[in-house]
Amino acid sequence: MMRSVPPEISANVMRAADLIADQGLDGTKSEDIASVAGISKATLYYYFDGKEAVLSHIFAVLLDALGDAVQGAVDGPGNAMERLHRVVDVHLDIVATYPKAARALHFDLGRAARLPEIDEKTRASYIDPISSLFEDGATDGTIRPLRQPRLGAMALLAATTTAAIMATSIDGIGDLDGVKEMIFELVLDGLSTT
Amino acid sequence: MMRSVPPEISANVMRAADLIADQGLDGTKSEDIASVAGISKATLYYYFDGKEAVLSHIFAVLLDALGDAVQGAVDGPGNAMERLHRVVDVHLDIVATYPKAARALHFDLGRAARLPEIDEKTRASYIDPISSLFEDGATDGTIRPLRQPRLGAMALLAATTTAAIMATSIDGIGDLDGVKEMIFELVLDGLSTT
Amino acid sequence: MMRSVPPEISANVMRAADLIADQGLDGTKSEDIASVAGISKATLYYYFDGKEAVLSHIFAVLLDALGDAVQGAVDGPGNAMERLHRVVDVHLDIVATYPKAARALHFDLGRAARLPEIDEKTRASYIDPISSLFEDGATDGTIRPLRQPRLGAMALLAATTTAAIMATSIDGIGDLDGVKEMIFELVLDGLSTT
Amino acid sequence: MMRSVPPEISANVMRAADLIADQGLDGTKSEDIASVAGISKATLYYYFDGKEAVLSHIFAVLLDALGDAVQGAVDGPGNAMERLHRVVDVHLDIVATYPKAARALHFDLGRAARLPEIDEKTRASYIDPISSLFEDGATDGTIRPLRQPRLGAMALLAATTTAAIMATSIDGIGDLDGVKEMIFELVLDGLSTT
DNA sequence: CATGAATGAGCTTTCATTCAT
DNA sequence: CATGAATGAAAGCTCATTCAT
Repeated sequence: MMRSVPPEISANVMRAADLIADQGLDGTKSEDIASVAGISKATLYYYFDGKEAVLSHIFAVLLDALGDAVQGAVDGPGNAMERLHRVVDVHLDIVATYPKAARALHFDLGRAARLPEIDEKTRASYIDPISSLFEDGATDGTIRPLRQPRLGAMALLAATTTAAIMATSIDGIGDLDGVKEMIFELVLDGLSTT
Repeated sequence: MMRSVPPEISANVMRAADLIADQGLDGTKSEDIASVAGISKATLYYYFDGKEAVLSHIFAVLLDALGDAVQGAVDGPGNAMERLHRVVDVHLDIVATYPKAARALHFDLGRAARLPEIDEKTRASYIDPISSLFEDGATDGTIRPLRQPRLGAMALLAATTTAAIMATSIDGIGDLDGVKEMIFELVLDGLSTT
Repeated sequence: MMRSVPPEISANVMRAADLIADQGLDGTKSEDIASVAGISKATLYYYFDGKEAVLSHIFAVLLDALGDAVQGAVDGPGNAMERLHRVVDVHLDIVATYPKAARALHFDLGRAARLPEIDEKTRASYIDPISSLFEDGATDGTIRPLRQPRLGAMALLAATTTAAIMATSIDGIGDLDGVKEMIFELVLDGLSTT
Repeated sequence: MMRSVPPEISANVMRAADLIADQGLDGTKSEDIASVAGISKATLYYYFDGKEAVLSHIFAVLLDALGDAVQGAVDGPGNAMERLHRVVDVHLDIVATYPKAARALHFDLGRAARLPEIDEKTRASYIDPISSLFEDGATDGTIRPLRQPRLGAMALLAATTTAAIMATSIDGIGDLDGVKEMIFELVLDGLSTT
């Protein structure tokens, strides 16, 4: 059974995210994960049920932060479109705060989908609230009604995350303002000039 | 050294895509890949340099088809926005034609990024031509100028692929028309009502 | 990286020498080596970098013992010829002490030559000191001067080892006295200047 | 069943000896053997029963030549010691004629011992006639009587071969005259009763 | 005669994982 | 709590070998 993870261990273990993002979980030995976390392999197993549980923990930390941020944005004042803007805003902030974990997740969506806890958290932290927000926007007239709001939420998640990840890995961290504008242009404002 | 793959073997090997998409490449035994391809494990290794080379081949087939389709759409008549619509159109067609390979790629972006040939093909088949198309649109005035067209191309690729994959796995194939409308609404037409 | 081998494991592993001498290293499964050593295959790999490292270790133990013995004989009292006699003496003792390892080495000289550590130890433990001894003998007049003392040392090593190995495998251990006489007759008396 | 090997194939296959001497038979792929022989892998199997049969053939050619040469030397005129000198002479000639095969044999004595045909040929071509020659020498008084003439023959074989091989690999071919003198000094003069 | 294509049969090696201390 | 030592369980990969052509 997995013990509750001490904050220090949890923080140390987040450092493994980059390793995993670069080599894949299967390409990363549990010894290497333990090593970057500054603990022994056996200690890793003392706190986690296995390699995959470590990754699940990393993803959970990320998605919990994302969920909190999105919730705050969605619950804030303003019409739906204004709140959607704020969602993209905080989403990018989260990627900037947890760049390694975000990369790890982005680059191994299949694994994430296979982890029930993560699958659920993705839904709860982003897909569900954004779907609702889309519907709110259809109601208050600030967002064009989408026939498939959940699919829209997924596409928005993908577009934003992809742009954020690629921007940080290509141009270096810090240029997320450019990404924000790009997402606004591409998605929110619409590309159409008409 | 990798031998040239006979067409029949190539086609058979594509059937392994689903297996790999579901379990990950590392979770899939080379024996299972050989099995669904109807050949022996040793024969698999006779034609491919390893498990990963099989996946690379699957991705390459997909991306070659995508590249051809995108090229056709981009080279066709019409203004940039009209051609961009057609790009999304053929993109979805390709996902519908190679649903398994598309899922495998979508769910293991990290692996794809680590395969030089695939990384290159992604660029050449989609990122490069769509970036150019964005710039063409800025010139002919049919697409809002993007400050980072390459990032925009990546985001569009991600949004479209994600939506298509999710649509086909959730609702079953056939509903890609709905995805098309969604992408048009979400991205191309813009969500903004102003 | 190879861990330092515990004495007990080291001793147990020496028992694999016969197996390897009879079947060749490639004809011997690592599982069999582990088995005669009384450890699991994985434990074998925990301490050794591979099958060949086990053989290298076996050879190293033998050559270290030979080196010590030869050193003792060479450093002892007496003129060069007397000390050469003692060298052959202790050499045969070593073969009698490690008959399996000696056979394994004798029957796979190619492998031994390909193992850098072993190649070096052969030189250091026998070729070098005996070459020097030959030269000492030329100086003190008790050994006929050899134009190529190193080659002579190699030939003496080969003759002695071959005779010892063949004697023990044909006639059974215990008849090394006969070998000693034979080597004295065949080689040493020939070298004698008296 | 092994077909009779055409002279050309036989000659070509001798070229594999060096490969095998350097890497060991197990370290040499049958494809590599076929390659240096200028034939296809399947053709190799058309003429030989397997990799080991190729090596057996190489050794057989060498030992047949050695046997003929030794026979000629032993059957020639002169007393036993004179004929023994000639044996060493022709022995070195054979090593000079088949340096690769000689190295391959020298470096894989275990394999040679495991090949019944080769074991037998070693006896017949060298051990037996030289043992007899030692006894002839004891009779005609030109060679010091050996208590174990067979062991002596083996030791002489080992000493001569080792010196010849090492001389050719270290100093380059051509210096076998030096080896000859060395062997004469080291061994034969010692045996001489004069 | 000669060989390209295909594979059966293993074996080495690797780790994730466990547990006594 | 923490870990060094040990291993069970796999699986990727290799190659000698076969055979239809």
